[in-house]
Amino acid sequence: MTADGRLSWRAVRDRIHARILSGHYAPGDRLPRDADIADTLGCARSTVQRAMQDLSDSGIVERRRKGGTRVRPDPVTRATFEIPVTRREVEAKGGRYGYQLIRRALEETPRTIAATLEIGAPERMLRVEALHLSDGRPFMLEDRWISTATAPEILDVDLSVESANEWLVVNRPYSRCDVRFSAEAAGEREAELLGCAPGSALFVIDRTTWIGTRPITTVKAATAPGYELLTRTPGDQGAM
Amino acid sequence: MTADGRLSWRAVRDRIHARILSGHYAPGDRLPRDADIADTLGCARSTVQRAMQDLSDSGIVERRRKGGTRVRPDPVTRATFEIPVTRREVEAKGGRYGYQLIRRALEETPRTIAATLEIGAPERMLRVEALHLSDGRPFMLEDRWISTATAPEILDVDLSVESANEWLVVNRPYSRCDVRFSAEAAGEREAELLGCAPGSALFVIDRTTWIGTRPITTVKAATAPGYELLTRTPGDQGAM
DNA sequence: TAGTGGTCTAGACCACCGG
DNA sequence: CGGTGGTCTAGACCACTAT
Repeated sequence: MTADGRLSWRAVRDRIHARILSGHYAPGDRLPRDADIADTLGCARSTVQRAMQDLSDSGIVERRRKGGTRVRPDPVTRATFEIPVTRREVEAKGGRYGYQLIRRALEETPRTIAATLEIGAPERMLRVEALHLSDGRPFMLEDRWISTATAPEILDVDLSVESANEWLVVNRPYSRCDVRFSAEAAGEREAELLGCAPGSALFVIDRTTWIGTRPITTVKAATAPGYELLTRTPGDQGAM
Repeated sequence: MTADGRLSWRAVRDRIHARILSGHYAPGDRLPRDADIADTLGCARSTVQRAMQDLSDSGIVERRRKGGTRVRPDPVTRATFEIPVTRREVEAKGGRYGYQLIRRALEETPRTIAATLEIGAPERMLRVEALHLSDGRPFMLEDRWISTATAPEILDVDLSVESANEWLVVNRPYSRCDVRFSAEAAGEREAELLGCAPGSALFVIDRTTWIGTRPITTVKAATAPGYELLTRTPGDQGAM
């Protein structure tokens, strides 16, 4: 509710949501038209529209022109995660950030990497391996390929000082990003670098970014044992 | 653009985004007021507002009353994942779904579970262990606690036929959901049930749901080796 | 306190798609 | 083709917060 007696779109949303939760509208049911809901509640149609859009974004209802609005018959859990720059992530967890360059080389991408980056043929790119530390202990090991065609300046960056992660995030904003989570057993090399036993279960984040259709970078980040990723809740302004 | 010469909010968004990508507006920079952008582009302020809201939701800009709109100085990757009902997930991957109840018992929750569910004291709840199968092979092992106070009807459900996962999703929509991803080594028991070697790296999804402040269920789902979770992209209507 | 984003309204027209 | 959601506009007022 706003200060006067008008309904806010959040109030409308909550009201409709409550009716769904209570079973008044069951999965698969069709809801009244926006205009009718607006009339019933005594607010503008655009207010209902906003509320509905939020419910739709949350995966609670499905909306189709002419088909109307239906309670989603097959609910899904929709969760949003935030992956900050690694330095910030370490600091946010109360650690002192450290960084260590392990390897830097120009190499031809394997076919798998070329496919991931959606380029037709393998290409010579900058490959960077680096370790992020928290309080001096290994936190995350990244194995990265950077397109020197898309980001040639990276060749002049002293990656022993500034991480590619940080440089790219500031200097090569992306327009598209694919993320993949998985679990993987630590290999010999990873185990040694991450300071854990070989075979330890590692949480792995694969990320690939593009600017337009041009690939920027793809990185496999293996986190030290114990890493967790939580849904973003604080503030939650993003519920919209 | 709409059919006539008017700018759509997406067009406005892309235009502003392009200026950020090109470095015209750098991280930390303040953008013009919505009203000025509207004047410049020749559209209504609310159109700019919509565009800005999308950029804000995507974590690209930050907006504050009086403070104006700024390019987020510290970009984050924001990724949304969808976790469907397990049966649907198996089927979507082209598998034949199977299900097997392993254990069903009334037990007192350990303190950790009580804390997760945000209830003050341990409580007697229904504990269910079950295995989801894909083409007859183990796909996901779930260990679940269900509040019999919030969902007493679950006691009458034949969980050897219908999975708690499915029943709850249809009969107990939630108003809040916490999700946590992690990697974990398979224990003896898990390994046997999932048909993998002990110590295998498993992708684990912890989920807890509430209706209002009342806990519904908390579940730890350990997936068979090889499981991956991808950002939801298709259609992408949810970019908003 | 003044400036900026946030929201509501009322009305119009468009785009999509189910019957 | 007709019904429904999607979007744009123009204007008003509110809410937050930087200065």
